[in-house]
Formats: sequence, structure tokens, C-alpha cells
Amino acid sequence: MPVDHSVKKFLKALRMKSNAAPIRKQNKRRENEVIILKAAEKVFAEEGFGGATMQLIADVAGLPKANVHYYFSTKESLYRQVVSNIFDVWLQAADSFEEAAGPADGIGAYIDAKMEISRTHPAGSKVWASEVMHGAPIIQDYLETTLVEWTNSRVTAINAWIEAGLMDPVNPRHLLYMIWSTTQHYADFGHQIQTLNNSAPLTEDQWDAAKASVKQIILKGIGVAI
Amino acid sequence: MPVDHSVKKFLKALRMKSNAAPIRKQNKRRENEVIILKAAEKVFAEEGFGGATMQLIADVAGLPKANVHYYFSTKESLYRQVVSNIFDVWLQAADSFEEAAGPADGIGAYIDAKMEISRTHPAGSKVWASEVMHGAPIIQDYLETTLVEWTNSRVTAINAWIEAGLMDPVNPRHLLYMIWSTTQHYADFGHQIQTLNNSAPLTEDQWDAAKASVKQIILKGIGVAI
DNA sequence: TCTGTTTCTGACCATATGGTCAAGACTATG
DNA sequence: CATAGTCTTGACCATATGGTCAGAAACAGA
Repeated sequence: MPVDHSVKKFLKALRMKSNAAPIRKQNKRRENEVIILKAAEKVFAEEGFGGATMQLIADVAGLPKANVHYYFSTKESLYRQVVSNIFDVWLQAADSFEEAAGPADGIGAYIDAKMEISRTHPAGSKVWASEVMHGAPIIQDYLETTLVEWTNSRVTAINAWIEAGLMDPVNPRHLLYMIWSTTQHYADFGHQIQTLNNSAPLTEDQWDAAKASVKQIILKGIGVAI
Repeated sequence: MPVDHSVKKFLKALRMKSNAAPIRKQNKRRENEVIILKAAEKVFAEEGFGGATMQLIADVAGLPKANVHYYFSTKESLYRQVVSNIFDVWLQAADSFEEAAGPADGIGAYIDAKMEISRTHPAGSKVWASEVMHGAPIIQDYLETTLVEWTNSRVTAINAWIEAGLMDPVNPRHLLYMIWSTTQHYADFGHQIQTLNNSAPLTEDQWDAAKASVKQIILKGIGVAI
């Protein structure tokens, strides 16, 4: 009977897409991928791409190396995934910029968001820095498309603020570079900062002071009242 | 005759320290060391410590690998020398700070000097950044001694300026971090900046604009008239 | 229980790498 | 020319690494 046949087919297709049966497997895969990605981010940040070994990543993830290769066939594909994830976090932080009325809110919130990322995602920031420092061999296309677009859009926004007389006439690109570098410095050079802080990690209060200092100098520097 | 003997000895000792005979050999050694160090700086900057290979360094230097090992017995000793050299350049730039009457001159000149280093020694800056990002495994002792001392001395100087009413009361350490990160960003993230500049390197004028922007925002940000 | 699919893993391999070494080449001096 | 010291280099080695694979286990569905 063609009916039965098509029903079976339909049910089978349904089953495949349903959440009932494959849910655990799906989760298992997702779970392990996340574990591996976290381990990889840490190891890549600490050792660099060349210094990182699949064996070490596997050890940190608590899995046999062959199992890591089951989920990520090559070291480069794993690395690409790590960098890509960081890039997403990076861009999301930029939303602070978007819904702001003026530079005080917009740039202030952006600095806060980026400082928070440096604090909570230092490994990711380091991997990103490493990738760019080595000429962005993996994510060059992202730089040329997404980052260029995003930057141009912010440049426009900043120029609008300038023309509206809400801030000094500064070169928007160099302002962005300053914000990026200063905020990311607290992640990328965290070890140096810690050494200069009597080898102690920054406390909650010190992080607040850092945020306040950065905002104070930059906002005043571009002629925005705080 | 003891006289003859001692004369011979004296002459021999003189010869050893003289510039006549060993000068070419001394130069040969020095020359090759410099060639290798330059090649190593470039390769370490581009590939990271783990990614760099002695073979590649040798190729860039135009020497057989075994010859590189003749001058630098291990990869790590070569790397240590590279990082150490950069550290020296780094510290020398700080002299601008020293002989300044006030923050406008001192910090302005320091920013200029650091921007110039980013422009002329981008590879060195990258190697340094990489080293610190990975926890400064090689030059931790320098950080703990020389850098700490240098930083403390500048902090004192800045605080004196603040107390003299020459600039706003800002946290000197965070100000230093901002100067470091912003200036070094033009070296470490040069590739990203170039991509955002229509994939063209910064022109002379653009470098001047960058310097001016950085100085403008920071100096105004700390309440110093330009 | 049987069957098909996904997940897991120890053992293995080809290759690349840091480093060694012994023999030769070059240079200066007596 | 002979001797001593420095420099050069091809060949070599032990090890580590990214990646493979065959088969075992676990699991889901009938």
C-alpha cells in the first residue's frame, strides 16, 4: 500500500528530526564539543597555536586524544572553531554601542562591556590577539567583511556625534583602536599587570578602578562630560 | 731569561685583546649573531615560539641549521636573547620620560617614542606581547625586577605631577597601561589596522595622525593642555 | 533479543623537529 | 709550511606530534 509506505517514510523523517530519541545523543555530542572547545581555548591561549598539542588539549578535556579527533578532525578545524566563537562574543559586546543616545552612554557602556569580556574571557582574548598578531591566517575573511562593516558603521555613528557637537572632533578609527587596545590589554597582558600588582590578581575593587580610569581618561579625552 | 718570558706573555696577552688579529673573527661572530637574531625575531614574531622552527630561522638567516646551532646552542637560548634585546629597546624609550619638566613634555615624548618603536620594531613588539601573553615563562625575572622598579619610579613621577597640580588626579598605573597598550597596539595589531585601512599599510601622514590622536586624547584625558 | 548507528579508544604510522657530531674549510700566527 | 683555533656543514638520531584505523562498547529502535 502506498499509503502505509508514505506514512512510514513520514514517521521516519519525523523521528529523525524529533527531539525524543536523538536528544541524548545530540546532547552528548554538543556536551563533548563544548568541553573540548573550552579546553582548546585554554590551551591555545597558553601555548599558542604552534605550541598547543592535541594531546594536551585532550588531557585538559579529560578525553583520549583519538576521541578529540572524533569530534574535530584536525587541529586547525578545532582552532578555527575556537577563534570563531570568540569573534562572536566580541561582536555581541558591540551592541552596547548601538542603542545609545550619545557618546557618554554609548562609549561608556562599550568600554564597560569590553572590560567585562577581558575579565571573564581572558583566554579568548589572547587567542584572538595571537591570531591577529600572526597575520590572521585563519579568520582573515572575517576581518575583511564583518569587522570592516562593523567598524565603518561605528565610525559613522561617532562622526554623527561629532557633528552634533556631542564630543570633540577626533579621528573615530584611532579612538576605536584606543578602546580596543586598552580594554583588551587587561586580558592579553593580565600576567604583566598581575606582576606589577605584587603578583596578585586584580581584586573586585581594582577592576572597578581600572574601568573607571579607562572611562575617565577616554571620555574626558574626547570632550565628553562624565 | 725571565724578562723575555714575561715579555712574550705580555705580548701574547696583548695580542689576544688587541683589535688587530681577532677583529675579523670577532666581527664575523658578531655579524652572524646579528643576522641570526634578526631572522629569529622575525620568525618568532610571525610563528610564535612553538610555531617557529630552527630550520626556518636558518633559512631566513641564509645559513645551514647546524650553523645556527653553532652560535645559539638551543632554540630557547636564541629566543631568550631576542626577547632580552627587545626589552632593552623598550626601556630605553622610557628615557623620554626622565628629562621632562612636566606631563605635557614627558608623557607626550614618551608616547611619541613608543609609537616610533611600534613603527620601526613591530616584530619585536609582537615577540614581547607573545611572551607576556603566555605568562612570561622566559623573562619573568625581568618583569619582577627591572619592570617593577621602572614602573614604580614612573608612578612616583606622575604622582608628583599630580600633586603639583600639573595634571588631573588619575591612577598612574592605569595611565601607564593605557599608554603601553595603545602604542603597542599599532605594532601588535598592525595587520588588523591595515585590513581596516583598505588593506594598505599606514602612510607617513596616517602615522602622524595616529600619534596626534593618541596624544590628543590621552593628554586631554588627564587634564593637560597641549 | 537483534540490528544499525554513534561513540570511544589503544595501538599504530609517517613526518617533522631540536639537537648532535665528526670531518672538513678557513684564518692567523710562528 | 705547520700548527692551533674558529667556523661550516651534511648526515644522522631520538623524540614528539598530528592524524589514522580497526574494533570494542554503548545506545536506540523494532
